[in-house]
Amino acid sequence: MDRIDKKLLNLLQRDASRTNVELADEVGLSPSSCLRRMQRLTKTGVIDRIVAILNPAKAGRSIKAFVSVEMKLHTEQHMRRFMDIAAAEEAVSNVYAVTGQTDVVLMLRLRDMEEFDALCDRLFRDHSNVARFYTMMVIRTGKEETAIAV
Amino acid sequence: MDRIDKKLLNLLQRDASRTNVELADEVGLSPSSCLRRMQRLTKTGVIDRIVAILNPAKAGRSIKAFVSVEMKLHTEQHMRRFMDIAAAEEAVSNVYAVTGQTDVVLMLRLRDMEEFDALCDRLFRDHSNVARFYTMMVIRTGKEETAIAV
DNA sequence: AGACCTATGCAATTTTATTGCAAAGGTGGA
DNA sequence: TCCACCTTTGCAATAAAATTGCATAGGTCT
Repeated sequence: MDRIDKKLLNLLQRDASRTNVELADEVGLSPSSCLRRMQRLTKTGVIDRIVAILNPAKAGRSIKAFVSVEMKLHTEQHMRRFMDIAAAEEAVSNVYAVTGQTDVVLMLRLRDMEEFDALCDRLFRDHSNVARFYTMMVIRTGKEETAIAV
Repeated sequence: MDRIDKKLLNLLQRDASRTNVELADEVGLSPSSCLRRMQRLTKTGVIDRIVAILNPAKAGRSIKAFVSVEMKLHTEQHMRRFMDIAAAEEAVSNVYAVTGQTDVVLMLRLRDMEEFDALCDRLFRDHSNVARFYTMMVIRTGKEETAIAV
């Protein structure tokens, strides 16, 4: 993992649709060398996958929110059960077990507030193991990276 | 945005490295039609970009955390200033202004706890506008999608 | 029914990725 | 220092994939 690998990874994390010749040119290698590096980074798993990132608004899910959840029972079994149920929801994009005042953090991508209301019913109000939940609607986004600085 | 578009978007959000012929086959269209749909979805901005997703552990940033920050002063100017400073940090991958008990949520991707300590010094302890901050270290991830359900 | 617009599939063409191979660069040991 | 070994590189040929033109099919509105 030298300087060129890092440069390549940073380029690919911004835009993986560019041609190999362009990338090669930018990192200062021949196309074949550049391609082989990309293949190696993929084979060794540094590059996990190549994906399309959609525009949330145009894809119909422009409302973002975090919900921080405090559970009643904290056993492995109960935690896992709640996380699985949450993960099965379309509007739930991320689920994390966390340390601190609450136990689970959910990241939501919502179509509208009706969807949020219905989701709350299913996940929090009907769910006997939730003690309390705190909703944080996202007002503004200052930085939103899929990229990892290498 | 018909059923085929949605299918195509879901496929591309999982794996955008597949060939057009494969995708065409899967959605039940000819390669040229499939490609034209992808071009249209890109041109209209539904597809924002194509990126490489790295394996956080192999890229050297395996520790994830949320920090929920309560500000002292909530004017537009002060909020924006703090968010900009946070966004400039390599370890800060996402910055959100939110409603609720706190004002800003940061998502961190850390190399190690030393990096976290140094970051706290710069962002929270040295920063006069931070009233209080709550750290939530991610223990376990139950779902982590870059995808948006369409 | 007819005009019009868009989406489709095929096949030709262009562009891009991939591979073989010889040479260059780097590393560790005698 | 020199040599054997392994990896990376660049070039050029080859293979694969994307892209385009065009005629046709499907839908919609009048």
